[in-house]
Amino acid sequence: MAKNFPTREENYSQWYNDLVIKADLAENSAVRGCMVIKPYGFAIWEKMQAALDKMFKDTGHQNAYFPIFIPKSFFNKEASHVKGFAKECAVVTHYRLKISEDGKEIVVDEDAKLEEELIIRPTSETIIWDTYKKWIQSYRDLPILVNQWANVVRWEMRTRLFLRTTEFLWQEGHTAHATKEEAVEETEKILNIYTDFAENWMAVPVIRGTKSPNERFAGAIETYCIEALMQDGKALQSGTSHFLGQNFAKAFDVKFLTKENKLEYVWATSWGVSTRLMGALIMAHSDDNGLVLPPKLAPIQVVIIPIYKKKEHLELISEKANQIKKLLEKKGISVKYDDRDTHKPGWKFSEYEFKGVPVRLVIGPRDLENETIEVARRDTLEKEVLQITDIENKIENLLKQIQSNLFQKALSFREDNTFIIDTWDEFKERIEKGGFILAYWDGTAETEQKIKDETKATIRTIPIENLHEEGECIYTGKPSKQRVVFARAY
RNA sequence: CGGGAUGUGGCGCAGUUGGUUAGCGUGCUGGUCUGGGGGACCAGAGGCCGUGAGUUCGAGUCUCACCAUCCCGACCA
Repeated sequence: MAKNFPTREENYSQWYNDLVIKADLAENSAVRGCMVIKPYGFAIWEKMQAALDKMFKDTGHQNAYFPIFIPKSFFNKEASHVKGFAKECAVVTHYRLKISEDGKEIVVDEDAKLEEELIIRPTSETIIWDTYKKWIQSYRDLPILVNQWANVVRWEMRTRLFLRTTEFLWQEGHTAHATKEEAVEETEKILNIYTDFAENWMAVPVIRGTKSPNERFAGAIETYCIEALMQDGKALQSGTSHFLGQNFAKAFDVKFLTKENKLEYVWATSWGVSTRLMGALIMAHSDDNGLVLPPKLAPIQVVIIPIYKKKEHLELISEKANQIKKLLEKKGISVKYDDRDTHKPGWKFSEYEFKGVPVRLVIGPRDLENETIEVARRDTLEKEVLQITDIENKIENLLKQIQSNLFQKALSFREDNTFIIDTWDEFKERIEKGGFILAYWDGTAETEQKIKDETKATIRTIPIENLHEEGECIYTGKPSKQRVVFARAY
């Protein structure tokens, strides 16, 4: 275990913060609320990007790029959209600096005031729909299936590394369709991609559903989401896919001629996942010994560490290690052979364990004699000595096992922490201990707000699957069509 | 923006009722012995004590102001 590293039990939020910093994923920057993503952390993000990007492209989407600045007036055009974002926008008002009169400082040149202020994008619907207006005239121009990888800025009051930062990285898809059905289908298709990614790449089980009106995206008709449960019993919204109806088409006057030569507004969707996924990944699997990464997203999947006393030993071991490295790499496994003489083996063990490398291989003089190798897995911390024959297949299988074990572990954690609750007293008691609560809700915003005020719990999602039997609202006793998922959230 | 706290070598901290040359852990540099779970010893380098005023013979220490950061709330992917 790392020195002075808190356990989850002692202080979960400090455990998380320390983990991010000590595992070299990211650190706070000189700019309040903004983080520096360090190479190791960014490597994980790049693997996420690569996997998602392929999924988007495989379903017909293309990448494009729109400006970081949005004219202020664009935000006026969609009423609920501006309401949702106005309070957290960074605004550019000037375009030039100058030397102050006493020559000591650099100050804003008041003469360089912008005619119209520019907003640093908190999301890009407005600039994109202003652009789509030019792209769309006919049903033949539809659909438009565009995604952009970008940074956005939301001036949040309180920030936490990856979970909520002032600037964050994300992808935002913005699609335009001729019919409502097609747009809804797109929204759901993306939700399925997000689910697939969360569960099969991140090994994080998620609940798919829609948001209550209170939690809906500003400007959306319907917001679909995936919700994950973290180890401290809090929920984390991990991705959203919005059906925007014709709201933005109307706001930006985007119409097209149908086959029947009728002028109609375009139907829209938007969807995104952000670097917040890093937070979900970290919190879902890691333990008191540090980070635990699912093999599919680990920048280093296998580390090989030599143990030797003399230089001659190292040469022999290196030869063997490099052979194994090549065999594994042929299987597409990323391997690091750490033969640095500047750190001791024990130090390296701790280091890679803390950084969540799924598999560690150790070769020493003993192994050379016996044709063996020590294999340690990060998820269970188990070690065993294996015959070196066929090592590449053994490791390949082990990585698959680790991937599915992590998912299973997270899934049973979620199951153990999901509760069907039917009385208000039980609800209040349970919410203190965390977890997902499945309870009936009368469907009104007032009730949701009251529950939030009294317990800090929100409706995380109205699940798509199951739970469609009727009952009585946990708070008001009024009729309810189905159970929804309550939790305290990040 | 409300409540609480903290600013001292890179990082984490100590520094008594004000008193001489500001310490400790870790990290860093060099060396010797080491090496199957964060090694031992030796020798080094590294400080405008957050900023600015004040009190005093004397301020890391007391007073005031400012700045910054962190934690807890309200806001949020």
